[in-house]
Amino acid sequence: MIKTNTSPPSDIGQATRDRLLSAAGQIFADHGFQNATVRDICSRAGANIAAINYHFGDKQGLYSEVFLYACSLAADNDTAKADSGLPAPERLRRHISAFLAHLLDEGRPAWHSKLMARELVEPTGVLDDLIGHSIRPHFQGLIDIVSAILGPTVPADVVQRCATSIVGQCVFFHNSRPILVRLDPELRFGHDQIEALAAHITTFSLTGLTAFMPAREVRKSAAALKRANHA
Amino acid sequence: MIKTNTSPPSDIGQATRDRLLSAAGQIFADHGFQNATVRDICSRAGANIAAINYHFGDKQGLYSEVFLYACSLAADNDTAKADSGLPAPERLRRHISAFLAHLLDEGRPAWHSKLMARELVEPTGVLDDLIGHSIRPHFQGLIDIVSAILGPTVPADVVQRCATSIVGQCVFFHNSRPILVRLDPELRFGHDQIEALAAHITTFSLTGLTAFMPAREVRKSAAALKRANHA
Amino acid sequence: MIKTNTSPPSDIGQATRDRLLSAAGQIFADHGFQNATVRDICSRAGANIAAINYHFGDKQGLYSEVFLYACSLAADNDTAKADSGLPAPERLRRHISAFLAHLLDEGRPAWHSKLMARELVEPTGVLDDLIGHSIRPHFQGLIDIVSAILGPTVPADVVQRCATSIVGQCVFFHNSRPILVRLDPELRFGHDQIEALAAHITTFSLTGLTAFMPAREVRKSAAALKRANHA
Amino acid sequence: MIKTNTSPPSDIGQATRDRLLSAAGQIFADHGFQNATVRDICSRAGANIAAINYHFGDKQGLYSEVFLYACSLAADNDTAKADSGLPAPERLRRHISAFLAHLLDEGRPAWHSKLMARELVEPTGVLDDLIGHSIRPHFQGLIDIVSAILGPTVPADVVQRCATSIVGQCVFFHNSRPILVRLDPELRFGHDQIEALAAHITTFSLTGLTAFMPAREVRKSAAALKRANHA
DNA sequence: AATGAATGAGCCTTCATTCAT
DNA sequence: GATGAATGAAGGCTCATTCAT
Repeated sequence: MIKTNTSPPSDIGQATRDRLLSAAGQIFADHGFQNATVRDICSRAGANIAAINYHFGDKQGLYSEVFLYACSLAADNDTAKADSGLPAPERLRRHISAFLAHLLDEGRPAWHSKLMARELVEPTGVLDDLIGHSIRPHFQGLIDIVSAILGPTVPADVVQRCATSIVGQCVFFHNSRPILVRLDPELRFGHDQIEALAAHITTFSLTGLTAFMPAREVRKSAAALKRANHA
Repeated sequence: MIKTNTSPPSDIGQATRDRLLSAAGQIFADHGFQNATVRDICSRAGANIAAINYHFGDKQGLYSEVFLYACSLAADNDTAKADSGLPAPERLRRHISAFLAHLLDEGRPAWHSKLMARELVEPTGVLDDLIGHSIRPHFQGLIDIVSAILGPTVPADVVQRCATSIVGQCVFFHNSRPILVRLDPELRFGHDQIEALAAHITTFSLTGLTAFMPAREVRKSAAALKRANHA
Repeated sequence: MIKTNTSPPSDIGQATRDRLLSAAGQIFADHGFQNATVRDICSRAGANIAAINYHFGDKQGLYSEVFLYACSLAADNDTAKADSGLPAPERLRRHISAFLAHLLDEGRPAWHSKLMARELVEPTGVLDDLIGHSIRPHFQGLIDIVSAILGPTVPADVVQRCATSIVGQCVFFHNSRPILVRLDPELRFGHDQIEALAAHITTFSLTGLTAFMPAREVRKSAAALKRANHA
Repeated sequence: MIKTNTSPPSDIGQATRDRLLSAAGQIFADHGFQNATVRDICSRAGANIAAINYHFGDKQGLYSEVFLYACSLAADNDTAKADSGLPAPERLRRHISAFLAHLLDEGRPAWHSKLMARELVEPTGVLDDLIGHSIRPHFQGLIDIVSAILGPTVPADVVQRCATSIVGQCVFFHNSRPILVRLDPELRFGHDQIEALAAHITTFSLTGLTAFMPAREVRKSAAALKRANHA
């Protein structure tokens, strides 16, 4: 941002801008890009109908800004991954737990992830930004962990597939939530359920990974797994 | 007149109807329900703008019919589940392979699965039909297999979570395909790649399942896993 | 009608034609010309969608036929005016009673008069036919009666105005029925109420007419009025 | 800027709004609610097709506003009913005269009454508003007058019927105008004709009312009638 | 800087009508 | 003689956008 904070009138402009971003986030997440109307967004934000065009050029400009804003929020959470000193299985457990919490935690403004899910189905062009900013580093982090677990002799494509298996288990609860809640109406994603889920996925995955390890690594992993289960 | 007397009066109406269904499938899949226009659908189907109203009542009626049509096609593939005599791990392998093929096979009209992905993000109400008709039985089939593998002493909720882990790995490639192809532009889903993927998921999962087995079952499973890997 | 009754196929055509006329009468009366749809009419008549164009050329042709059919029915009821031998006040009473019954009697297919009311507001061109066929003779009949009551010395324009006053009272209940039932929800137009109404209008009008009589006629009329009230 | 500061921001919006109301009044009156097209109305008002949606929500909203606007104009005329000090027969004369003028005066925008006539045949729901706002008070005013003329001993239902007879005479010229002008092409409703008509109806009705009076009131009325005729 | 009235393209839908059968 | 699938014009309405203020 270049402009100084000397100008009071731009402050209220900024306030309107922020309210628009927040309102747009929720409405885009709930209704999708096309279905969302600028009127709804403006009225929820308490702004004039022309405010969007004024601040963001057009509807698409607002959407891009909202999306990048969501990604920046998401990225902030991932900065707390400085647990590089821990053993790999524990790092995997934390990674899964944090990822699930990010995807499912009902306590957070839900529209971040809904927005992303929509973008997958109906790409508007900002997806590439997202991948570079957030997804690729996140996925690479998981690959590093898996690689550490499997050991250096396992080929890269096997590592990648295993990482995919792990991500898949996590993302599934997010992507297929509408189906899952219909299959099991009792299903909730509170903090405790997310933790239990993370424990399950961790156990399942650490065990699954042993199928791709050299024999020497298996023994180390079995010990780690026992420790994890006792925690 | 060339056509046979199978259904003389409705054959020509049926032809237009079918063209509309096919065109609508592609366009709904590409643009979503709201974004798709009946004009596009009709013009691609070579039909008049009013044909949709005549044959399906309205746009929503057309969509429902298209969606159920896609589901019925999907259901046909599941009829080949008469392998109840096989050992459970082999049944799991076949289940995963068939499911992946169903989700990813590029040889098939691609809009079936895109349509479903959209429905997850933006349910239009036909999702419930789909769940009852197709998803629930399919998921139950997987639960039966997993239960057979884990043995009768494992509680139902553990079985269900394990089944979820397996489904999640499969569905991920489907739901997140736009991201995956961006992460790895080389990625293709031809027949061979699907088979390799199925083998990976089967191995990963059979091994992961052992974490939840009573000790006695683990040995049986290890033997089965070896056999599977040699096949 | 020119065609003979030798052709069975035209008999069923005639049946369809009649069902169409009857269905159209009700639907045109209920919804008006524009609002009525040929689909509704055909489906109520159990006929094909193209039957109207086949039998009547187009929608307007059907309407004209329906309207004339209604008028011919209405005209039939007026044929019972062969009470020319009675004293004028009694003829007035019968005229009013018959007119009210024609307009209001709920026992009859209601659409005759509704159709006519619509034609007043939204003339489709058949109104002129109706006026010549039915209204003008009917009104002339009333003028003759009023003239007989007032005596030969009263000028024609006074006679006409008095006739108008009488017709106005009767027609009001027909034209303004939607308002009247809202003002007085108890209002019904069964046979007894119509008779009471006719008696009131007759008394009110016979008395009102005396204001326009030469003195000599007033006395005659007063006597007649007494007789009528005792009946 | 010339306009005063009475309502600067909405004045130009108000102008378009008023043009729409005026254009809609004429077109609704000429073609009915269904037949009238918003495109016609907008083009006659020199407004955009979306202006109706913007100002009135939808076509029905515009219609309601037009209708109530017409009624409010009508209601203004009724404010001149502060003649409560006059003798009842004179009040009746004024009531009839004002009512006829309201219904027939060609000097006024003609669509008020046409609109109302349409509403009777094809109620759109705003009729109830009209009845409460305008018709019921107006009719009650007439009932009060008639009751004052007939005296306190005459039962309410007789009073109501007599009032109906009077209203019916007036309304007839309004409702049946299309027929009346065809029966008598010379017919005009200028100011003088309306006055003559009012005089006729007043005389006819005051005389007719005597039929329902106790003898004592008749004499009073006869005197009043003479005075009225000499005026 | 910010407003809100006004725009016009485009949406889904309805309708009377036609034509090959 | 009668059908019903198909037509195309036109309807009301929604929407993002613009522009004078």
